[in-house]
Amino acid sequence: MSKCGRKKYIKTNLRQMTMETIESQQDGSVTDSVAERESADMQTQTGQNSIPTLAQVSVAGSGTGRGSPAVTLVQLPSGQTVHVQGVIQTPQPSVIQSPQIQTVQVATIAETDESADSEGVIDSHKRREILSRRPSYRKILNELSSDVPGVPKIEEEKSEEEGTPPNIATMAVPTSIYQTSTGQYTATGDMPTYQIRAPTTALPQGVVMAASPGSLHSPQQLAEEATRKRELRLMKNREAAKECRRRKKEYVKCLESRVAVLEVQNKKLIEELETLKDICSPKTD
DNA sequence: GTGCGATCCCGTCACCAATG
DNA sequence: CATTGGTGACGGGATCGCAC
Repeated sequence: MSKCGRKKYIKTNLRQMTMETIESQQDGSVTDSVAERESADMQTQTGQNSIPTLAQVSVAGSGTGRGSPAVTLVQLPSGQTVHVQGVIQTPQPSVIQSPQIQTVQVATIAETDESADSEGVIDSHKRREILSRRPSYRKILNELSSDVPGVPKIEEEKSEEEGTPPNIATMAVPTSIYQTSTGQYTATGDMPTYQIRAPTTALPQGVVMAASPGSLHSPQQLAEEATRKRELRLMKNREAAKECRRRKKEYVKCLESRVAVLEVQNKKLIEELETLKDICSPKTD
């Protein structure tokens, strides 16, 4: 199978597999899912073949270098549920070491929906919507930040690059957010990148300066124009992918920071509870 | 030193939603 | 409706740590 054909095949089956996994979890049956048909392949590609559970998402788990179709609901203390998507990688697993991950309740979609069996059809549609198209990291992070003061907000445009977000500095995980191997995204901020990178790409200068489309007549000119458009599209997508990955990293770091903060809060509350218990309980000699 | 697995990073493709 | 931006997924190269 060709590369593209194979990708399409896997991707199509992957969505189906995810849905089947969820639905089979819900009714407790093990269906003849695509997971079986593709499991060998997907395991070699991703190292995982199912929706991540608590251990994987709550930063205690170890992700692989490759992605998995992770769609997981995270219930905030405020009661709102946000869905965590994509690969949850933990570059610094040692940061979160406490086994007490009690405040952040993470469950699979199926588990979350357990209490709403009566709305099965509607929920199924909702889940399919969630799986078919999930909000961007920016949106998710902004949802988080709107509920939780401690979570920094990813702003709409370049201002998000202005140095280390102030809220991050107060968190327990003071890691560098903008680290990349190339140093392209530093604390000094960056511009819309295809403006920066244009002179350095492989795009031939002569092609860049090609005549306007209205004056193209010969097949050679048309081909050059098509090539130029393709190069431009690739360049933009390249930069978009970089930006997307940077946001994803930031998003994951924010989640990790949030977990760390909540763990501290949780520990304090437990200690407080124990103290109150000691005070209230009668002494038995 | 070498082989190997794990992980990271990048470019690209495909797809979808938003937008003009 | 065509274009554009965002993102999941894939493949491949680079790097790292470890066992031998």
